[in-house]
Amino acid sequence: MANYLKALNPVQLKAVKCTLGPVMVIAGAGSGKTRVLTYRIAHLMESGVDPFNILSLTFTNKAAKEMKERVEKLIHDSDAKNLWMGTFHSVFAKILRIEGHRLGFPSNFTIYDAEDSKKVISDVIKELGLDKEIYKAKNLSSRISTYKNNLITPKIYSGRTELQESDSAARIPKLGVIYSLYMEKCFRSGAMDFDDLLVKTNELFIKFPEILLKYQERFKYILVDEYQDTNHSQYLIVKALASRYENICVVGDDAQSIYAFRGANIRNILNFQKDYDQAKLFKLEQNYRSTEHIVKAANSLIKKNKDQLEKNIWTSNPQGDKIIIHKSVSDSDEGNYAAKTIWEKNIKEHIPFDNFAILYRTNAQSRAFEDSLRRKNIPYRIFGGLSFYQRKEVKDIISYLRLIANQKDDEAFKRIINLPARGIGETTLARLKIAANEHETSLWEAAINSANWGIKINKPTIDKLLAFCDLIKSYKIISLEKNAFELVENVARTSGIIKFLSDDKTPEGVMRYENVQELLNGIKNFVEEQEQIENGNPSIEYFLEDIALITEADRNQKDDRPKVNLMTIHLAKGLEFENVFIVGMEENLFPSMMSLGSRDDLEEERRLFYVAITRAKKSAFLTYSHIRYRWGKLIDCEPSRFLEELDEKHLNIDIPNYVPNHLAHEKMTTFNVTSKNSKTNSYQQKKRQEKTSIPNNSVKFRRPHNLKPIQKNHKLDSPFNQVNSSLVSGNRVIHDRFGSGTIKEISGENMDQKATIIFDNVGEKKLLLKFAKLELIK
DNA sequence: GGGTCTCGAATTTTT
DNA sequence: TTCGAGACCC
Repeated sequence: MANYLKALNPVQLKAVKCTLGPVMVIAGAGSGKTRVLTYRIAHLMESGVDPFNILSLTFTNKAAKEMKERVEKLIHDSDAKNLWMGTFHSVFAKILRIEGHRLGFPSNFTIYDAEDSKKVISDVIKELGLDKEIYKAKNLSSRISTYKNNLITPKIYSGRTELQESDSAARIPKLGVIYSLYMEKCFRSGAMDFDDLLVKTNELFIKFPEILLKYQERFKYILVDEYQDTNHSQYLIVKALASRYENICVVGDDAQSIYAFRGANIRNILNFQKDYDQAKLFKLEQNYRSTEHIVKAANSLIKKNKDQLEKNIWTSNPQGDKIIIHKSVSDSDEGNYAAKTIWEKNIKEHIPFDNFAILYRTNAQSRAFEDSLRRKNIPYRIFGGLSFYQRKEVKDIISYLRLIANQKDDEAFKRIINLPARGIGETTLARLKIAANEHETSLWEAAINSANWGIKINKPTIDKLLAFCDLIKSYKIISLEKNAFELVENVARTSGIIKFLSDDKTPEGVMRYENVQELLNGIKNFVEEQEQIENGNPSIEYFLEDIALITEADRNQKDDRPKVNLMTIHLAKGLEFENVFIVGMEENLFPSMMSLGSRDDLEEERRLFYVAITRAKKSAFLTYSHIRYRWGKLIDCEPSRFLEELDEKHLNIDIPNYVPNHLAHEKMTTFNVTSKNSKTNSYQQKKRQEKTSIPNNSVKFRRPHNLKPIQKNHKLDSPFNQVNSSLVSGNRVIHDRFGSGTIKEISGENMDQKATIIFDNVGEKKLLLKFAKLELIK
């Protein structure tokens, strides 16, 4: 047996050595899935398979890159460079660049991101004269995406009355028309959206069997990671490619399927054995990642799901600490709890900051944690949210590059035609659009021909349009001989866009300018990287492809300082951390309000929670809050049902005291605004203690649901309707952020009561009493 | 045609 | 609270 194979356990070894025929590996969380994949590839190569014939599809580019490096290390073979490894989208985008001309797409087609798609749809809605309040671009775009993922083209749609009826019932009977116009516009712009990369690949394989055969011969061995997250469209591509040799190995875990909302079909993994009746099944059930308490708690949760493959995840790791459940008063209190716990563990136990992760359901939750961490000077890194490449100023520059690469790219054209201002406004653009539609072509063509097509645009404006086109053409010429960085530097300098940005001296403007500088540096790095590798491609086209398909998880920040990791649970998939905070464990937040309607959705939320818990190696903290600031309003929260579903044996419930429901209001009030009139009670003291120490042994056990929420829809009962504190002007108060100060004036009533305070250090501030935690100094 | 201001909606997750 | 779209004024 080859030496490297000794590092595997018996099941892993079997899965690695079974190289011929269809194989499915069900890999529980932390069971060495990546290890099996990399060793399997290494083993294939050792057995004489040409890496050229291996295709490995992963979920993120980062996973692909890491896997490649690990394979190279295992077999010390630079041939590993010939492996095809990447996400579905990146691999098939590459193939479409080569073969797409058969479908009428240029090799330099643009990849539209979600924002571009939505804008195209908005345009279509406008052109059709439909009400955008009913036809919401976002809703339509996700519906169209669902159809695409199921390979329902506009043509198929027009033959499926049940789909049309369902859309009519949803008050959007024109969806079919919108869908087909949308496709047409993308086609005219030489653009594909994310879904098209898969749809068009399918189309290519169906229409051109000889092309399919070419790639079947090329990819004799296929591996698919995270198979539970594949959608129908991806499933068909894999099936088509594998149908000749059937050397297909899929790896996944049905319990970690969390992308159904994006079209992922859990049936793909559940039905694999039906698709391939010769399929061998291997189950990796030993968890090497987490402590026993964590593994067992996670098992107790996922048991509640109905639809799943049978498996028994176990570990021989130490028992470890119980999972801590913590209740906070408010979202900012929750932030403080996390920051404080992390800080203490760092100081007392010397646990580096990057061993911590704070995982949340929605991006909007990150704010409270950012604030708390910043206040404690704890370095953190935030993943997701608005990605770098989605920022306006960055996208503007990129739009120049896109238009240089593909002049038909209408979305890029619209973005930059008047940026910086060239005196080409809405009216001109609207006329160009009409002309482009009449001639069934792109805005660029319309602009080039603006003088000839009898468009109602006056001479000076036509000159401006032509000057713009000439500018882009001149860049195009530069791009043929220079690399991406030289080009973008030239563009930034001569287009006037840098001047436009640097003229803005507001803090936001400076930030924008810096982002553009960062983009330029990024392109420089890209070019240098490409020049170092054999067959590198430093062209602008390749750079654009690289960033179009980049995912949040892929952006690696070169920063040596250990930092706390903040991200959504979705982004955390595939990662692991010593200590994990799972925050916002509340009904309507996690599980999300949108998921309560159906059993399937709720099961997906439960799997999401399962993913979250199984990220933790050593300790997990689950927190929920009594009240939360959401949609600009304070709302009362109820602990998540998922907390009750965990086996209590593995929990350490850190809830200071049980507050009878009918007293809760009063206590909230006293906690929120402390004045000399408020009585100090035991609850308050408990809360104070909680703020200064972390209870390390279990407080008397209370199930979280004992803490009933403050009743909703009783506005008058809400403590925040009665901020009748006794504060008067002249009082000295302390604010936890601004320090001490003197009240100058109290204004407004009830909810809106405000205090104007002159703080000793930061000067005058006007604060809403319902938010400001003011403490009276006697 | 261009810039500024006000108002209203948004928050479930993302290749 | 924050962002974008549309109205309004120059």
